[in-house]
Amino acid sequence: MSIIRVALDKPLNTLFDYLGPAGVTEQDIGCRVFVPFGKSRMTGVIMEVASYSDISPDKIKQAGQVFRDVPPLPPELLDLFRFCSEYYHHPLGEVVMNGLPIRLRGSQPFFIRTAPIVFQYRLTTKGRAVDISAIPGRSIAKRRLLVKLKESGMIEDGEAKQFSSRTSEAMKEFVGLQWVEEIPLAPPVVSTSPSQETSPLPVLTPAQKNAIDAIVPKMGEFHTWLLHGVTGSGKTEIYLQLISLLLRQARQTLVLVPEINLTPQLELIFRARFPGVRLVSLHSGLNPTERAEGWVQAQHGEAEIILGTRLAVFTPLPRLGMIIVDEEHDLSFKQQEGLRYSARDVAVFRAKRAGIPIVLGSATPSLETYYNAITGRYLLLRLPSRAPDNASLPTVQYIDIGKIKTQEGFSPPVIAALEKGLASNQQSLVFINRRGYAPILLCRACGWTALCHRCSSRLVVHLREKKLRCHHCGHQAEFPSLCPECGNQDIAPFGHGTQRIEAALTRLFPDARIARIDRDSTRRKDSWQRILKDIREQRVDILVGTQILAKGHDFPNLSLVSILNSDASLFSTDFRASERLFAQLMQVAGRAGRSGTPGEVLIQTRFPDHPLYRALYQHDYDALARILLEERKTAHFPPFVYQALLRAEAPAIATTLAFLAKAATLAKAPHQIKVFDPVPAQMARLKGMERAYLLVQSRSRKKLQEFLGNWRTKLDSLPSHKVRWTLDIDPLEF
DNA sequence: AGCACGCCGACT
DNA sequence: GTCGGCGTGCTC
Repeated sequence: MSIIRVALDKPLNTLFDYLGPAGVTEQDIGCRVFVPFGKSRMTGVIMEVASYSDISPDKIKQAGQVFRDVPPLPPELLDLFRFCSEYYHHPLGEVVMNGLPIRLRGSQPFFIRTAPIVFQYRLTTKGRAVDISAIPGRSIAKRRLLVKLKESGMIEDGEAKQFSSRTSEAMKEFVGLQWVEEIPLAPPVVSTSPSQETSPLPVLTPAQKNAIDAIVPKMGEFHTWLLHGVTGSGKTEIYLQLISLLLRQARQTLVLVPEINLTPQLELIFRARFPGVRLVSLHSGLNPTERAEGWVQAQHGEAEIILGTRLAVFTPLPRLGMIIVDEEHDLSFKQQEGLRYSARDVAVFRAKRAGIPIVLGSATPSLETYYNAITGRYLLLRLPSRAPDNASLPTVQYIDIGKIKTQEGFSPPVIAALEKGLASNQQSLVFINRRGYAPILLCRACGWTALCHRCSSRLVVHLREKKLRCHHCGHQAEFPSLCPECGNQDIAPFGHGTQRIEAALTRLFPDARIARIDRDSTRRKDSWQRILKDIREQRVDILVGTQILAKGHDFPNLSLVSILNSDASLFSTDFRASERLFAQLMQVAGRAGRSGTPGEVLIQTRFPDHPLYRALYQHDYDALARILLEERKTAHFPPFVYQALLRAEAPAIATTLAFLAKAATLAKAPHQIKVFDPVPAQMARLKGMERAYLLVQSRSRKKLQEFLGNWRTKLDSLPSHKVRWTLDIDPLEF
């Protein structure tokens, strides 16, 4: 009699032992299994098969059906899950189930829809024991179905459907009651022709050639490569050539991209370059079935290129030869709820275990990655100039809005540059990282501002809808006509958002074709693709938008980028704000002047001499990185220390802080560990919850991990009524 | 996380 | 007497 240990999607730090169904062997490790749990039933994954259990025999229940519809998760993937569970101090069951496509988490078996799925229905032992009188006499269809099943023991889908129009409904009910087993007949897998490359290869720049020459001899080994190259320096071409090499060796490549609508674009490039190659793209735009299909194709080794967002790092890949993380600095690689993993870091671990190279690409690497590269942990490859024709980098100019007056957010030089662009039929981009009409609704008499009652944030004015909206919780409020505080009528929007800038541009340039691009204008499906098409086909003169514009898209006819106001991030309390602002501005600036025409970047600021702006002026990431690293070193911030947060939230801040204070007393920290005092989170109130955290840091990752392990067991036993808490390892947001 | 059990207050 | 509040404990 064998015991199976099952991972279940429960916030409990343990596996659950069950009596394995007859015939369960070690071969079934990694298979999904349907088991009773408490009063309900659920699907889990068999992590171990054993001959004994420490649980008292009377407690152990019998496991249900083992799903063998898809191959079991390979041991490497189970190892990856175990690593994540340990490193992120998160229950293994949740990690495992989080890694599966939603379609495979349920109690239904799954097959690729290459052909219509044919089901067989077989009466179970339980079903055979059911007496016909258990079904009410009026349910004729059900009665007849049961009789038929008892006669033949098994019927096929088609046959059952002919039987009566109510059959499929009745059958579902029988399956639910476990009288009947639903057995899908696997359709044959369609195989495609072997892959081959056709398009002629572009000429490489010397830097591209150097990079490829460096990586290729080490393709069979684990190395973390940082490919540091400005926008347009040709990182994609390097990815393509490396992938092409792996295709010839019949190995798979996993390409991770940020969570934006960028996947289709890269997919097009890959498909154009490798026609006939089986590429699977795994992103949030897919429905559960499509996602599971792609996942299964990857697992079978049929897909050769797997292109996906952070979740794709958990795809089973039997012939994995390389991992690429594009735009590795992007925040969307870190999941900000539940299992707070960094897909980039998990990918590095995965590559290490698999003994394969991983390439991190960025124009503005995260300081963590950059530090690893300059200290030799990672191998650094630079792509200094722009490909293809060495197009010159855009010129950057600053407009000191402390000295020059602006009207409606625009300084005269920016207006002049926009005019020039219109006159010469060139496109311009106006960047303002704030959607809505105005960020503040202000009473000029008493200073009252509209606040969200569920979050510690201001309500943003959305003029078109005549609403006030909270950008953090989605709460909407009506536009007051009087100040609720003092009754004055003199309340007005203050500050600028994309809608207001769009309105101002319409007044300034009545004949210009203006497109606003932000989350509000691209919310509807396909609207972003439509706007992109308009831009490409020259039906837009001026683009106004938020950071959506900054990411990855080429606008061939864009020559001017204006950045209206980004000073706020210069003096943020968040120690990563400068790094992010620089990355963002580099990206936006990089939109200007591709393919031949030199671009122009105008930045309105009160601090033109700030080191960040000076580095941007010289396109010198390294200069700024050195300054920021120096600051981080003296202030004992990452990457010179490792951090973890104990995050807690409760309806009342006192509850939250009391919990954290209690947690702090449990932290008998060794001397290499520093435990800070509990502090309210930056967004102290969010969706009606009061949030705070406790920061723990150490210069030794190992020591920090040891400490966290001990601490967590103590935290688990702490009574935590009303308080929800989680550990956030390597936090990015505070 | 759910969900049941269980022990004290205000109601038909 | 009972309905129901949520504090505590368990889930293989």
